[in-house]
Amino acid sequence: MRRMTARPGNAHQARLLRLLRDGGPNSRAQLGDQVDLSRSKLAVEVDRLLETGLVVADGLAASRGGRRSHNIRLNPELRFLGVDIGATSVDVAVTNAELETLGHLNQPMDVREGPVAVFEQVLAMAAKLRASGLAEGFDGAGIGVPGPVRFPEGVPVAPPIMPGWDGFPVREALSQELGCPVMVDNDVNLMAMGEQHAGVARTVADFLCVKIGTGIGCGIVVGGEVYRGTTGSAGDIGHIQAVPDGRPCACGNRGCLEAHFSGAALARDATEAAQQGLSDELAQRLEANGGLTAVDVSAAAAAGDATALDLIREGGNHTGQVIAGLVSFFNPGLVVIGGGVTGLGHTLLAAIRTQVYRQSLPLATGNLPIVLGELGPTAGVIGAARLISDHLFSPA
Amino acid sequence: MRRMTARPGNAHQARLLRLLRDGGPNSRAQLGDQVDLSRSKLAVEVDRLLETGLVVADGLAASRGGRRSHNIRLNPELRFLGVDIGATSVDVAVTNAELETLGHLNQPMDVREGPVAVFEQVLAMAAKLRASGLAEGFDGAGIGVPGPVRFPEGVPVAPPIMPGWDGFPVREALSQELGCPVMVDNDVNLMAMGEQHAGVARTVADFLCVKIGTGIGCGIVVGGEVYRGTTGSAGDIGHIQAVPDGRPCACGNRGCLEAHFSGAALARDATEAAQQGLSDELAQRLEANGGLTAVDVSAAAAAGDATALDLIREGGNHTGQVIAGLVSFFNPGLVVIGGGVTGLGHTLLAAIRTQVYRQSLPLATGNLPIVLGELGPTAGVIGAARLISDHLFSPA
DNA sequence: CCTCTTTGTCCTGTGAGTGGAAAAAGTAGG
DNA sequence: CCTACTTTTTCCACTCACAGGACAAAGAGG
Repeated sequence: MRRMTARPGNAHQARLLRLLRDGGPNSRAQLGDQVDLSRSKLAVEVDRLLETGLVVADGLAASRGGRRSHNIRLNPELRFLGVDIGATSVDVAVTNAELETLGHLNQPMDVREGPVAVFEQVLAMAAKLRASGLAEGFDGAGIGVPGPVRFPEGVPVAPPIMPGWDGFPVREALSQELGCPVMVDNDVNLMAMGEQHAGVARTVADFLCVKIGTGIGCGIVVGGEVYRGTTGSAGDIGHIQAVPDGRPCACGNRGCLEAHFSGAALARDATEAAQQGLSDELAQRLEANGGLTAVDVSAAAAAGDATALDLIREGGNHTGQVIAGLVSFFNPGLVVIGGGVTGLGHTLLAAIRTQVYRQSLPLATGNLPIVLGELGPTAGVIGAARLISDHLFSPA
Repeated sequence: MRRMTARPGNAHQARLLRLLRDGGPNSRAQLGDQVDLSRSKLAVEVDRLLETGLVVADGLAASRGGRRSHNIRLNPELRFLGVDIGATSVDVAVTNAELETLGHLNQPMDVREGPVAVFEQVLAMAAKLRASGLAEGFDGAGIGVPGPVRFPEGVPVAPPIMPGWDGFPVREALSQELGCPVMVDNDVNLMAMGEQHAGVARTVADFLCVKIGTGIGCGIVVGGEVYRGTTGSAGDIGHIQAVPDGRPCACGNRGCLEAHFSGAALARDATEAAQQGLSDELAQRLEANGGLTAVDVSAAAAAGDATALDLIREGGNHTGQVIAGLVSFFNPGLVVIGGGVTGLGHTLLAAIRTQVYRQSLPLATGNLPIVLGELGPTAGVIGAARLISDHLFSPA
């Protein structure tokens, strides 16, 4: 099938497309209530959008006491691909133009295998989704990688945990393979966009989204827009010093947050504790699986294991301390905690909250919710779809 | 004299006013090169601006090989008042519409005397400037206060070091007294705007401006715009923990940056050192003046006093540590250091740089200048004038 | 069947804006 | 002084976006 390649011809059309994306099917009258355009102008722009095929008529709506309205909706055949490459796994999802997830695959995989191997995997997963009848092709794709990205070019730069990816033309390459427009961003930023689009951050203009996975990163949203920094490394909070003269970190410094708390650090600490015989629960799991991960700690904590709970609490304290500093600095309206370790749940959240509320000034914390992400593992792929749709639904 | 009250009637006019403000007198042709409007449209808008009196004709420019152009400039009789209220002194300056400082007064004063006393002082200083023939009246005023501000209303909120100012309608009151529009902001934000307009940050979109005075604050500029946070307290970095279980701070916590380094902390440390006989230089000054301030430490350091240098270095280390965290998080294109303690100069700067370059990742620090502010004590008042001119030079 | 309400289309007037032509005001060289 | 060429500015006709009223279409309710 031929894919849509049209783009909105002006800002009004872009505005309408986004309204339809975020609000679903709408009548001309309803759209008119939201955009401050005359009915005639609106009709013209809607007609042009209908011509491009980006939107289609969608039957009659129920009457509200007068003539029934003709609904308009985004073309239901449009498909976006959302890809979220983590350090240890890949998520791929298909959405429609309203960014509803139609299918979602997840596979373990090590980014360190390099871009070629990973892309092969991603393309195979995309093909599988296509084969299952969810899509005949893609109109756009968003992709998140676990490291800094030079955003305009869509190229990873100096990614610490992704050897072999530095300078690899992700955007260009994937665009070639898929035959559609592609945008690339940091995975944390995509998580933030996901929570903003469909999660807890829907109504907040300025917020932080802290993702604790294999590493730790932070998405920054300013005035509804993701802030990426001068070189694309904004939000890289994993190497902020949390403990003076603390543990050595892979980056060469000591006491980095990531060295003290992250999926990797937690697994290591738990293994150590198990070997020292501090926790039967963890020791059993270590024996059973031959190794421990954050998931084991989570399970042990859920079973009431004191050592596991302590590890989580201590990590939460360190994380909370760093976040407290960021809250003082940034004064966000919301802090979202997400990533692989959200399984640690409320123990972690409580520790973080305690630190932040104690350390930051009342004016900044007075009305500051600190919550877990709502979307879990789908935040990234939804954010990816949102990224590419924002790009496509803007004037050409 | 009747003051101008006109405002630009559309975005084009606002654009032109800002170009004339930032670039000085310009011909229609030169303006045309910068704004992407047709000659005719441009002529129309310029004519309208001439009608309002905001801009005036300014004679003929030199020929560039053809017909000489008629220069246009902002009305040279326009006057802005810039007020910078610090913890221990007040700066008041008069500028023209191009934000050139025409006169500048500085007086010691304690903000804790409350808004009424301070305003009396400010108005007296403004009157003095007016009496000296620099202005017949003011077309707008910007004012900076050393604490968080609810920006849209121009009202200080919960300012820690300004008892009696909480909720005082600064904007409203000053607007009444001066009979012109007024905008209020945090003094640190104004410093950032000052350095952005006329100082080191002219070409940078995203930067941080750290002001070390009686307290410590940080102006945040994102995409050329000051970021103020959800409740107006963004940049309040004085109470970020710099030393775990460090010194008690007035805020109730321990180890806050401000407790370890700021004008106040430095004065206290120096006094202590002098009393303990660690430094003859400082002891002499203590005896001579009956007390020590940051200025004394600065002078002692300049004279080579080891104790003073140590104090500065240690303070710089703490500050640098906090800034390193902010750099990792925010990934700015520039860090400006300013405020009262810039007299400490390169000793301080070196200590800060060392910490930041050591602790933050190369991608964030690779091309990151960390420099002293260029404008010194005038940054605040210039920023204040810039604030109100930005407001007045935007569509009504 | 009639009236009222809501939705959608048509049409015309207005004002913004573009771009070409011409006028105005120079310079440079013979 | 005259001519050729530049640059700046004004003038004018034409296009296009857009608003807003009139009107048609379609339904609800009595």
